[in-house]
Amino acid sequence: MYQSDTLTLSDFGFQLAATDKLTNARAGVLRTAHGDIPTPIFMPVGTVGSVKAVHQSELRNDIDAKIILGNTYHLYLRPGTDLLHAAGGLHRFIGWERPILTDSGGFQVFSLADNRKITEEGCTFKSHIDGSRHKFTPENVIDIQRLIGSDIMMAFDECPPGESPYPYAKKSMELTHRWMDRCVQRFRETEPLYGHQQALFPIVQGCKYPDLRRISAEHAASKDAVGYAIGGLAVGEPTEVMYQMIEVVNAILPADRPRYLMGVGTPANLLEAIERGVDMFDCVMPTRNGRNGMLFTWEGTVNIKNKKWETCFEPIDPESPAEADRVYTYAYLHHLIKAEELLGLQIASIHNLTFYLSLVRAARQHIVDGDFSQWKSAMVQKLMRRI
RNA sequence: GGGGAAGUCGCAUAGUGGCAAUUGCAACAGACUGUAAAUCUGUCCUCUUCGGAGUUCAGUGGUUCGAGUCCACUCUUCCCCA
Repeated sequence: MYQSDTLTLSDFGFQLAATDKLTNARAGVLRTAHGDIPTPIFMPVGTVGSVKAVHQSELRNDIDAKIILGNTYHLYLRPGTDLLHAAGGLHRFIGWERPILTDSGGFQVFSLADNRKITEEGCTFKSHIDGSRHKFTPENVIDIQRLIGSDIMMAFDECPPGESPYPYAKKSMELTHRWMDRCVQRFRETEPLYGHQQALFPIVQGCKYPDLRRISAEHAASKDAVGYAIGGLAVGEPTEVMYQMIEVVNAILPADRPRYLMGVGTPANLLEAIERGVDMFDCVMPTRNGRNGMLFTWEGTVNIKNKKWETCFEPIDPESPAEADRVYTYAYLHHLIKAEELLGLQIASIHNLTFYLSLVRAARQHIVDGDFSQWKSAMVQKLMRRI
């Protein structure tokens, strides 16, 4: 099923369909056992087995998500690996037959920093649910992801804060590399449980320091993986620094493998990163901000709670592939969100995810058509506006 | 007709001599990037150069250095008995 000296797998493949002439943008297709993923792609986040407020049917039909995320830490705590195993894996448990990527819990090392302790062995978390202690190691994080059955598993990493001083950033990166090695080792020692291959993506760290990023990208690239992730960005450092780090890392990561920028970002972030050769993205922003009343549109961002939308009887997006966008108006969504009606959370989430998927689809088309650069420049200006 | 209770910044509340005045809701803004988030933050009497300044607690008058708080009367609302 796999060779001993590589992480590449027969069920997986990445084909570049087009490369932009003026920039590093690429259009490709990532093949997995659960279906092909056109890139650039945005992956909706479904932490605990649900993209919050969105039905699987809407993800499939309206949003047309090609792959979604789950989270190792959260799924391990609830519903737990025994149940997921009994259910036949996460795909069957949640009724989603397209690809799934699971984050390893590395981000929780960052976001739950007050409730965890890092050692060489791994990271011990105090559960945010019941206070119980759980140790995550590179080995059991692979084991858990085997039980989840995700198509793409992520290596266990430490995601340090964006403004970490150099000595800590270096120490943290080196730990992440040792953990990466152990993840690869465990990956090779274990088999998938549900009849489909699972890829393992290493994660590049190194904070805002170019020399560390280079070292980390080289360490990751040496693993000959199906794909690579860039982690530890959009965690407090300036946006321009994030773009610089993407450039540094992508100059080293192999061009014939997909590159996944973890946790990013705003629509403008996506286009800037695509221009720099990133292929995959995930972010809670479309769903979380949607639930909090923020809409992303082709003309800029909207705070639907603002009084100015009270009497705007225009459809949210008459051209959208999502029925909710064509049928419901700004005024109605304003009312629903103000009234705390659950339908409002659904419409806002569907809208934002549909927009994100439409945005990356448009980016891909412009790469294929050969006019990505000029399209991107005009779009970024519009996307950063507030309306 | 008799007896009782109460009127505080949109609504509801706290406040029993040092108060521009508690809290909740509403309203109006802002934040959110590998989800402990249907969450969090700010403003919310008027003006302001953000240091302050000026007017407030149904009304009028009074006691007091000082009154939302105490006294008198007026107005209004609610409850009970006829």
